[in-house]
Amino acid sequence: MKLDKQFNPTGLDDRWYQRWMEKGLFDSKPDKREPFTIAMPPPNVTGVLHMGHALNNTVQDILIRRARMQGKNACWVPGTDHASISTEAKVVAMLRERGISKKNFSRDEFLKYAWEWRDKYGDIILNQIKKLGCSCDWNRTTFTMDPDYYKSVIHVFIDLYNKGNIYRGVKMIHWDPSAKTALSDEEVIYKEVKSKLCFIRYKIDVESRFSNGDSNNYISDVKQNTDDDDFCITIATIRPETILGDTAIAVNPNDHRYQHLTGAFAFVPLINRRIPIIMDEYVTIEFGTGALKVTPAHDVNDYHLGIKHNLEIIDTLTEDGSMSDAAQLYIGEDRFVVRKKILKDLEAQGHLVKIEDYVNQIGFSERTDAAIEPRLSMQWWCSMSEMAKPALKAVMEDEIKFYPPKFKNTYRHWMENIKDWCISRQLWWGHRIPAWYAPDGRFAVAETIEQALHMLNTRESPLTAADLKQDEDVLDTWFSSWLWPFEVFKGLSDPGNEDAKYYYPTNTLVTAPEIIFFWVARMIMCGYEYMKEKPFQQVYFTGIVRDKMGRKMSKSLGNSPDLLEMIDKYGADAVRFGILISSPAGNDILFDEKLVEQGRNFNNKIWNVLRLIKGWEVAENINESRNLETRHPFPIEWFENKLIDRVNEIERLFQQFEISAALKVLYSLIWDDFCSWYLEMIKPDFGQSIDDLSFRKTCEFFERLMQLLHPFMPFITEEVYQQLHERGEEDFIMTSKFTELKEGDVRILKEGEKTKEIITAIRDTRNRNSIKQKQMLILYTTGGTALSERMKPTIIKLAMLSKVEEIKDDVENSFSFLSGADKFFLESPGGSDSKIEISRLQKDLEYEKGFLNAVMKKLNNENFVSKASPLIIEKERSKAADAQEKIRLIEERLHTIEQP
RNA sequence: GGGAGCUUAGCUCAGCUGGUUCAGAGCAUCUGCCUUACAAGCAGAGGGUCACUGGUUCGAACCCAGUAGUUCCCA
Repeated sequence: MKLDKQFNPTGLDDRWYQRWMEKGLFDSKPDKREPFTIAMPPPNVTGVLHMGHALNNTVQDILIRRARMQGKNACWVPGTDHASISTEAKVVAMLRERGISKKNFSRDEFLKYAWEWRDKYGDIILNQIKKLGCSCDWNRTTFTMDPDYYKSVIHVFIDLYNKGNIYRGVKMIHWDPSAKTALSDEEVIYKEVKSKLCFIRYKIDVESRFSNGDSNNYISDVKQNTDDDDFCITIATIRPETILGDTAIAVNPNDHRYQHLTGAFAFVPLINRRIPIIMDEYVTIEFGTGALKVTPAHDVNDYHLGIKHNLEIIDTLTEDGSMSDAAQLYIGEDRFVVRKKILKDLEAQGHLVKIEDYVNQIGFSERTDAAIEPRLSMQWWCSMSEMAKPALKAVMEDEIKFYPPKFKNTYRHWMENIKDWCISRQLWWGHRIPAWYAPDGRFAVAETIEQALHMLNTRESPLTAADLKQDEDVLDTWFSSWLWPFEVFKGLSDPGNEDAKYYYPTNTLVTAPEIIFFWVARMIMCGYEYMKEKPFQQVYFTGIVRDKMGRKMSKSLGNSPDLLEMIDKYGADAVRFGILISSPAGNDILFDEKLVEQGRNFNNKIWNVLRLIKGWEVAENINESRNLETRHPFPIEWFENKLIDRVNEIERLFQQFEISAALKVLYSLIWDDFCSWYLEMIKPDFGQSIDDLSFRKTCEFFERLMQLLHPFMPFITEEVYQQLHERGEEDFIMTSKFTELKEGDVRILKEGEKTKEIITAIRDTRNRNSIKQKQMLILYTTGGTALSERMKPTIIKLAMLSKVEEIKDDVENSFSFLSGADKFFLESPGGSDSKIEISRLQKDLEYEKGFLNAVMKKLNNENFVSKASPLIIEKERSKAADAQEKIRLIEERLHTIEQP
């Protein structure tokens, strides 16, 4: 079959993926082999493939494929999470498009639509992951709302409740007015926003001050220290609409400006509510006017002040962020509209002093991007401090290893200051909280309504099931995903089953540092709590994917390239290459489509090796004398050792999770060492056939290289593997095993480097002197050099020499060069220009002298000789000797040329 | 406000336990090649005060302190 000159990935990816699937090569069952397990971080069921997924899953696939080829039982479990907030938002949007409002539905009806949505769109992301070539065991695909999984989540909730770790309480939470639900601390993203700092004047209740005595000086004090004769106090706020919920003004007791106001009262503008002026050191004297309005219902700090000073709490907002009845004014209008309106009204009534520009941080919902409202509400909480202890220890003591380790710090900091976790969400899509309420307000947490009834039913207040109402809320999605590493094997729903025993703990978690708290920390806690064992051995944190301008790739910026389009255009292998080559461990990756092009070019290079090898005619008659040789020809022996050396390096890099660096090594091994050097060394001349040994060895090397590359670029390597030889039905590179390599020989590697150096020097000499690369020349060398007999044929071939000749004296009319301390002369066909050579030699001489000088300085330094290690001193001595020899040779040469 | 990191070639980054395997790679640039595997290619070359200032040391890109710039995390 004739192969195209250029590699074309079209159709190839799907064809091999199909074959692998048909043969069940991704599947894993427990057996006697060592397991290697990864639980895929489940993407949102609403998700579409973006660069983050691509990076993450490519890394996992590399680890899995490599483990499989190392003979381990590789198992990669895929799946999706139900993503409460975003899925519910999508379903609501879908219904709205059909002209239906969520309000018109019962919970059950809504859930029916939600499941419909998930069945229709839920697999999109998984199918996209398949396009990348990921070798997951798809039979094990798990969803966080699968029946067993659901059961386990509920079980964990009940168990933690019974242990006293879960409780119900009113606290200030982050409220998403768009999704109308509570959020955890981790789901809030703080952004810098340009705001207006408004200075607003509150009237002081003069009467109240009189009643507190000390009245003589009061009025004059007020006149001196407040804004005007109306006895006012001015506060600064960026949220003027919340003044309707003010229940105090606070000032710092150390603030001399306000000390006279101890015990006084003020009136909230527009509604004239009378509120106390309180003293608290919390207030920053320097900020604004030093007077702070206190709105306990709408600010966390104010809330705490409110508790401390026993203030009234007036909630002026509704769940959708509009003004409530309690606000008295603007009822039903959105808070941002009111912010503008109230300023006008305040101004009209003379309360507005001034407005300044101000930049501050505001929280936004991670899912809906709505501005978060701090809100007091009754929620379910999970107390974390106890569970955090073993989880912290495990990471600090490297029971679970973090790569890169710098994330240990971040982790420790969070774990040591861990706060209780708000786990309830005011949504329908998710795991419904298993709490039942009796009409009298008592409640029970139980698996079923029957159990709850049993717990609540008493002689004093007899109840039936119809009297009980289940909690309307569902659990935070992360409350289900923290079970992921064991529950994908039904470790909790079917305790002690074969899979869980065999695969748990999993080996490696590959994830983004952004979710170290959301997910990684919680999985570790949950693993120890329920499996009494860590969930994974190592965590590898990938970088954040950025565009080439350094901006984080995001949907809102629209700077994420269309991956599927790119896979279509360049092939999955090239995309995988492009993503990986630019992602050093733990650092951010700056993605550029150019890198995918580089990957495509690499594919093409490999493809052309295949074309070259397949185009060779192999000499039938094996040279008998070769069998007697104990050593193979130089190129073969050199590359064999190069391969061993590089494989060891790749192994070392993998152990450090330096996957990108490993790919670079492999790229260079294939392109530079194998293609540019080795193949050129053994390539037969045009029209000639290749000897049998070289052919066999070359095929063997190529196959090994393809094996090494397979985890990174699965498709082209499988294609090449299959084309290189006839293969059996069950023979795939994917399931082939890496073969053990014997000890390497360092000496031959040095000879290889020497060979390259001499060849490059000759090519460079030709270039500099405008001699065609193809013109055959003689190379002269003085005897006793490092140039061994075995290297000669290779040098003659690649440097286009007619022969290498040993000489004693310098050669007239030639170009000389040094390689190490060896002197070479290249025949000059048109005579040589001694001026050019002299100036070059003088430059070299200068450099060598400077170098020798630096070394001698060290050696003449008594401190160096007495304090440095003998090994270092010995090294310096040999450097000096080396340089001296070079200087001698150069001077000798100069002497020869300069003589007329 | 608290914490962590980063700053090395035009760009993106390596550089381990301080010493010539120490200043490196890829891309980009320049020069010469359409040489029957590959122009998505081949052969070569140039390019850096290792952010700045001090300190430790016989010796610093590397260790320490400070300064500047920058990014991320937390509140």
